[in-house]
Amino acid sequence: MSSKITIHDVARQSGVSIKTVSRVLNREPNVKADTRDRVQAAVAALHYRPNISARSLAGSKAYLIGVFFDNPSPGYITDVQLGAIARCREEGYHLIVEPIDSTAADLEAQIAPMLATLRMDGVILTAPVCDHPVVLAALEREGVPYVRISPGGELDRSASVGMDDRLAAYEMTKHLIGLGHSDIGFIMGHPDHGASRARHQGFMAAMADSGLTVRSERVEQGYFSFRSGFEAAERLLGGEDRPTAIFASNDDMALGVMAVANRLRLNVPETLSVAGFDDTPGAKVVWPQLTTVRQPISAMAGAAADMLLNGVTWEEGDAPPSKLLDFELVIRESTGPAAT
Amino acid sequence: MSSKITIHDVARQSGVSIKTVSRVLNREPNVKADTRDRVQAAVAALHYRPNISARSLAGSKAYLIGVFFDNPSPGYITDVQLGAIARCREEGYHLIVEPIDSTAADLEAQIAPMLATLRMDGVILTAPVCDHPVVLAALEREGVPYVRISPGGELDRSASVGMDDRLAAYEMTKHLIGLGHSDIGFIMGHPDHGASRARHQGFMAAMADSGLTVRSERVEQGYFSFRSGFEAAERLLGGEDRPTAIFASNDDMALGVMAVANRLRLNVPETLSVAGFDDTPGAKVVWPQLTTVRQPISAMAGAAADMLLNGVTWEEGDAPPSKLLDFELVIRESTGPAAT
DNA sequence: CTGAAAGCGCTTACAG
DNA sequence: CTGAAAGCGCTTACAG
Repeated sequence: MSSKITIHDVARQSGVSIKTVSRVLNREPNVKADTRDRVQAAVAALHYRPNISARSLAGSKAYLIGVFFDNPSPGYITDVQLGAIARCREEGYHLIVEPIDSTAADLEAQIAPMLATLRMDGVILTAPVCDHPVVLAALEREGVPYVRISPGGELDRSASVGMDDRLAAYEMTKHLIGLGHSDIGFIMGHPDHGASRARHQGFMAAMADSGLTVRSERVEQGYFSFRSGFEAAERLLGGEDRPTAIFASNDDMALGVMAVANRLRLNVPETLSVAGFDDTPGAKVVWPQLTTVRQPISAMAGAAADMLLNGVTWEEGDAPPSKLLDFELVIRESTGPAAT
Repeated sequence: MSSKITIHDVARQSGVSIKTVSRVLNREPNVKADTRDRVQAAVAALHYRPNISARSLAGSKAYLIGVFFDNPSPGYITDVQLGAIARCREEGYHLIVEPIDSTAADLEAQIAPMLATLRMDGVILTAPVCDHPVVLAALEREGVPYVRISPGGELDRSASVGMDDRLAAYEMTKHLIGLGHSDIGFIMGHPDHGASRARHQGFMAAMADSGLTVRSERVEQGYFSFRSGFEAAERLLGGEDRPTAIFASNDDMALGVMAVANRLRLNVPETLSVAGFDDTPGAKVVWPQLTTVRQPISAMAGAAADMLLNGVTWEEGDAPPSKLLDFELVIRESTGPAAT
């Protein structure tokens, strides 16, 4: 055990009061340069680090940011965490991760106590938790600021960060159409994720704008999992009458499509083009590599943390701050000219 | 903002002192059943939750467990987190995640301040951070207990959790030999990960025990990444003289092997058998699905958290507690009889 | 079985 | 520009 150095040790060593040490630590103004230097020298010499518990008990900050998630893909979770932490570290904040079972009956009883004990400075919410009314209500009741990543609705309820999912899906669909595809299958995402609807809309709009009709049997419901993509693809590709391209609402499902294509000996992209969404690590692992949309996940999480650290506030009646980041189409080998 | 309920409110409501409330909260003995009930009723009625900062400042626990990691696969990180959190929640602890750049020159300066401010009750270490001397030294100097998952050495230095990587690799190799393979390629894992050596040893031992020799050009260095597996496979499969099976030290690299096989039009498993290690989500995503070793990652992390929560201590001179969990061979479609 | 006092290590509000 | 006092909400050590 290292003997614990406190603010009193620093004060003694530098010949000032603990209040002045506190001022230097918190970069408050009105400290003589000379005094500041002496205190900083003592801090360095003693390897002093303020105790986070004492700070948060006495003050108004906890130096803790939370991330709530429910079961999205590991790659997504990890990217969110890395993006948020990078920003938090610059300000001396730490990240608490809380997996949430959003289907639990006693969700309220799970969240509220945790919020009350921890008293975090802010929470970052990912889908589908970011659209869960019970979670949002609990956060608001406890007065914990939160920022949502890619929320599905109620944009005026909180600050948020996202990307234009609709436009990205629109452009990917246009890419396929540009390759000569006119009969394109679409696999929708999980209905609880707001992005699913936006991506579906983008697909439909691009088709309509190109004068193409979408037969209802070309659109399948998926759930963002490999398995759901696999099953949807079996339905889309099972018969003789099949599309020349499939656009899946995320990479995991697109990988399921590739697996079915392999099974049925349909060459990708010669016989079937496949496009995904997210650019997860898996997209580069399949052969041929997947054409997809790169979502700036880390950057979105970093922006969310940024809002929280700077205090997200907005005027009554104004719209809450909302940041839209750029996406990028990543054209790889899984999409090609339509077979004639 | 909800008005904050404190221990004083509970004491007043139930007609006892705050000390007695504290006793009930901490499940200390020597409280009359009737008193306990009254206090618990007040806690429930007021929705009281103890403030974690006050608790940790006054007491000896922080109610915080840390997880340190450096850049392993997202699936691995997520499994570790979920396993640790499940156990922590039962005891009212929370998880702080800290990505560590173990190649950073100022590692010491990154870790030490964090340990001093946070004063966590324990830290879970994953490879390669679990074998980094600077990290271990910092932890020991700050007096923070830690448990390592699958450490590569110095087993007498701390408590640890793991599985028998050597035996698992041995059994997988025996599986291949049992299918008639005698010319087997092996791709080693990242040299900084302790498990890499154990897996390599298991492979070599199984070959030797079966009277098979391993030509040096059949063993390639990998780094646990898809790319390193891809490149190693290009070397192993590039010429006319190639092995009939490849055993990669993890799934990501095995996926790289599959991609090369696809490129070279080598059918798996008819022409080439491929085996991996870890059973990551990706193992079920490729076609054919990957034969691999299931590593109980969540369970290992849960066991590590368990040790920390119960206080890992051991007698001077004794070996620290060490727990070995069971693995499982998962035989899927990527391995088959050797071509004759 | 229960409680009054002290104190954990900081920040806040105030005074000068 | 600086400091003395009070207090954040708990647990510890002690007394009865």
